[in-house]
Amino acid sequence: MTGQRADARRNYARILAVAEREVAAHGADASLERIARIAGVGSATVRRHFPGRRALLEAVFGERIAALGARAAELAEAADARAALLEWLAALTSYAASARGMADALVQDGLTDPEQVEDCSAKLATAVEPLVRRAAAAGALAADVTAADLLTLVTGIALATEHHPDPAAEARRLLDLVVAGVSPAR
Amino acid sequence: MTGQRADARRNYARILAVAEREVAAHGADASLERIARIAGVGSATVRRHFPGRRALLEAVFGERIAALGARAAELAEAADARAALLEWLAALTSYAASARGMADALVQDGLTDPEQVEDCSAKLATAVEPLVRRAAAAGALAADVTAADLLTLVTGIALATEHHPDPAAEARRLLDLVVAGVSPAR
DNA sequence: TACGATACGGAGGGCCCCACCACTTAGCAA
DNA sequence: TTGCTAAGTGGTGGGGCCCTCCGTATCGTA
Repeated sequence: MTGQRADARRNYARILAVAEREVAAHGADASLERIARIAGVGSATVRRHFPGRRALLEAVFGERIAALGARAAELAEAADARAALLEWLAALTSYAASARGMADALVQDGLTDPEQVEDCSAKLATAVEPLVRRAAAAGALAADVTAADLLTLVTGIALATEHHPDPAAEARRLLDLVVAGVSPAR
Repeated sequence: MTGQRADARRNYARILAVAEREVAAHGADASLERIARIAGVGSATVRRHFPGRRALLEAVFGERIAALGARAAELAEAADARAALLEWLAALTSYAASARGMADALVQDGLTDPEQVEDCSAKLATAVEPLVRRAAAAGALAADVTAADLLTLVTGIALATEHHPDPAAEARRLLDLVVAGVSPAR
């Protein structure tokens, strides 16, 4: 990062700022060309800084992912392990459902090789992992439920509710269903 | 349908056959142009028969959706209301997870106006509706769970598992989780 | 057989992604 | 301050896709 030239850093920042707006407006398949146009740079410059759409999405959502990671770290010390996990899941759901394109970003990088540490879903998985373990240890979670399972479920909910009139509300509703279990027998 | 010219019907059938293969191979965003090329017709002909990608997907998945509807009708008379519903959900999940593009087709037509009877998800919703009602009446389902909720969940699962190594297995696993509820307390 | 309606498909415009390449400029060293 | 050089830039062209228009071929019928 520091090794970059000043203009490169400036362009990076500008492109990223525009990309955030565009992705918010048009979802994961925002036009890279359009982003370049708005940012006032050539399209080649965009793809130099972000080779491929994935890279751009990861950059766009990077901060928020980091914030979710921090939240997880906080919650790892909460008294109630189950409540902590559920709160984090709710936070993730809320964000994934409202931030257009994030769910796509998550689902797309499922393929990437495990080396890819920049991977969004890998970061999130690492973040929840402790919460999941603690909840499982406390007997508040079925033993065979993994962090990846939970992320996949939340991602799926976000994807499926994306076209609803009020995605966030609907996603929240479904998350509650999933958590409570469909069956009323408890 | 009968009012169509013979060549029109022939082309329709050819296009649909090619479309099935292409969608299976490339998912919901298969190239319409490519389909036209393979079918040996002009691209305009494809969009004459199927105005928009949605229409084509609905045609592609129409038969299968009908089959699921029939299965629902059978299960509506099963002895165990809860088991019947779960079995149908499993069937839907299995198909949605293995048939590339179907989940997209379902999620996309959430927007369409209620008039649109050709709507895939509407058809499925109508099909499960009785199963859901019966299960709810038997106390085997939380009262506020709707047919649409269940469809959305299954769709989400299918979407989120699409890029996994074994989508069908993973989807099935997640469906079980959802059904059982994440929490072990029962 | 001849005619009218119906269906066809090619051409062209717009947008997009991607790769290449000649030019500019920032930053360093003399 | 002045040059030098590598890093960075953006324009351009190729390929694809989606979509619309419109002249033409074909079907079904009188």
